[in-house]
Amino acid sequence: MVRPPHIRDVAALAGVGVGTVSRVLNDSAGVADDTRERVRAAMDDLGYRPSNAARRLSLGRTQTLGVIAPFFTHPSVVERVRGIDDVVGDSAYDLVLFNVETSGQAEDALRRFARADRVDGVLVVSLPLSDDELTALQDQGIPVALVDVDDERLPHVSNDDVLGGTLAARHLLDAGHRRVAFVGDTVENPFGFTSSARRLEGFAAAMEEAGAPLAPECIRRGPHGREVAGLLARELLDLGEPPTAIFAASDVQAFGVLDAAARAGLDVPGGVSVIGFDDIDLAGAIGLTTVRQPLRESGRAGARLLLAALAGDGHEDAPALPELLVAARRTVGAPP
Amino acid sequence: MVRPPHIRDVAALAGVGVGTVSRVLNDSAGVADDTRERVRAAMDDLGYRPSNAARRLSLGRTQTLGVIAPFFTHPSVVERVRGIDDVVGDSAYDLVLFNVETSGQAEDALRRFARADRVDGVLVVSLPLSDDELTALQDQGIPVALVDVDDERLPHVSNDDVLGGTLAARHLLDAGHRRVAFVGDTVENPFGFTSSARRLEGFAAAMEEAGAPLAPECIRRGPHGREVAGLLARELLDLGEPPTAIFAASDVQAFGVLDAAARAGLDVPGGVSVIGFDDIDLAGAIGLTTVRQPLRESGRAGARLLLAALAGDGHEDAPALPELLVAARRTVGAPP
DNA sequence: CTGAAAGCGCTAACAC
DNA sequence: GTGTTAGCGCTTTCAG
Repeated sequence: MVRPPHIRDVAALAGVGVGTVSRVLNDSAGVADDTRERVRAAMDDLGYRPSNAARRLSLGRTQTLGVIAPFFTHPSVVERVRGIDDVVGDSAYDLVLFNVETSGQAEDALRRFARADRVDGVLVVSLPLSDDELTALQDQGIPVALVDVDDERLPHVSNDDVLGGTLAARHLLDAGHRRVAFVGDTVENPFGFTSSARRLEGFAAAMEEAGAPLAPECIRRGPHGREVAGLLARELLDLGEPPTAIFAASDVQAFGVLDAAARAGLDVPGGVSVIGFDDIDLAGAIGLTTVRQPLRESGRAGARLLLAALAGDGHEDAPALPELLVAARRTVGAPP
Repeated sequence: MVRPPHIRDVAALAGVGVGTVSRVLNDSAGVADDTRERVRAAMDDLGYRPSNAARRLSLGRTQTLGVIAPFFTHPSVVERVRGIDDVVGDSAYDLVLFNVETSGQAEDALRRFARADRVDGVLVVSLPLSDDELTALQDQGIPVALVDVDDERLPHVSNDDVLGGTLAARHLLDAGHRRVAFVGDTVENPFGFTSSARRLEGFAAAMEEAGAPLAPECIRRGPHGREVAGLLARELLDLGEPPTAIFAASDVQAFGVLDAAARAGLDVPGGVSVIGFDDIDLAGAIGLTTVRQPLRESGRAGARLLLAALAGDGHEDAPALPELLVAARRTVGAPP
């Protein structure tokens, strides 16, 4: 709890100037080996740790990266952030998190970054950006990378969600389903399309192509979450002609659908089939059939993209991710 | 991407000195109302945002709080952090996250905080601290609060895990079980007891008291995780005289146990009963019987504790949390 | 009530 | 090679 040693204390003890100490600190060339040693020794003696507040001010860099994402409602996002942490953890950057559950709050978070000396770069995960938000970011000139956001204007990594939807449709079709339904997220952002919307797109197109187009009443959307998805599924199940299979835009929503089925006294997959999307850890635990996407790897890729931008390595292309596939487990069977 | 306006630009435009602008910025008293207005107008005009790097240096405060926790392997921790975010989000502090999966890494994270100007305070979640780590923290004089860590030496909020274990035992006993088993975490830290250990303590004591002491071979521990728990459960199920019920120290581990039971062809609760701990969101989704603890609220409480310490509000006592109770669902039944 | 000036602790350009 | 010094942008005495 004593006053921490400063650079000039080190300089004094080592009998050099602060400039030299700074050079040692930053591994700059042009310091004699023995001087360097002497300075190092002095730092150790004093237990010296540079103040990064001062360093920030003087460098104009913060050594921290901001992550804007809906952490708490989306386990898949946690997994993506885990990937981000994998690569950022090895760098010199800290991660500051801004939790955001709606696009509106995202603007707020973006504003907190309004000043470039708050973070050196921003990672936006699973949040479609409005044009305003996007231009605001660009105006600030702060490097950004998007994860699970399909926006061509910025470096981004995203899956082919349309394909994912197609895969889900094919899997259901193969099992013999013709009347299927979709449970996904509300389209809350007119500017960017959510992954949920793209999954529906591929799903609907594939069903249509197979001559079994999705009925309008079989498309249900609501705020992301297990409970809501359960409610939506219940509506579906209560239909005069209920679907024989339901595609949920995320595993969390699939869990809600499963719950609704159980409450409705329907066996899965005997009474109704269910397929999810993401393949989060718990999906395997309960045998949910789902479209697997490389969550953690997407975070890694996004982080690398941002780090590359920060290092000025030119515009690195979005790296290829492992491809999507259906993890067939126990919740899809033949129609009743 | 233009150079952001500085305090002196504002001062110039408003026709005042930088000192006055600073005063307006900080809502300090002693500025004439009209001057204040004029300065405000100038700030708006310029779209001025103070540099917090500079502010930090000059204030000696960082306005950020560090959170050290095993985020990615423990959904329960995510929920606690959510509580932290609830209260910190409303304050002026940012949250910087340090993911840590083992006690060893915790020391590392702590070291990153070695200098007080990195964060103003630290929240440690679900990680027992060694004496070294603890004294290191104290030496730095940086305020700390612990969540789900039972260490009397620091402000902390924790549940009565011993009681939780007791509740689990009683629930199983009430259902008629006499030969029960435990699956929990490795004791990796000889200095602090993990919640897992305390849960076992209460569990074992209650069983013993009921005249049905836990057999040594019925206590299995391993690194936290679903997979490992599944393996441990498998061992249990393969015992000559397998337990009729298993208490998992966390829901994640309970999922592993459930999985192992399914693989062993055992019905739950027909073939074996399972009870977990935490009551994370997904527990309800799959009907897991578990000991519910107030996760999110514990995070909130911890954050409040830290904020109070930061505000110098003296030593606030750990707030009372909602009590533990068994959420009885579908995984506990009579012994086979 | 307000302006001027001295730091906060470090980096980097510039001399020696 | 190494010391000196001028900032980085703000806060906060200290005068006036």
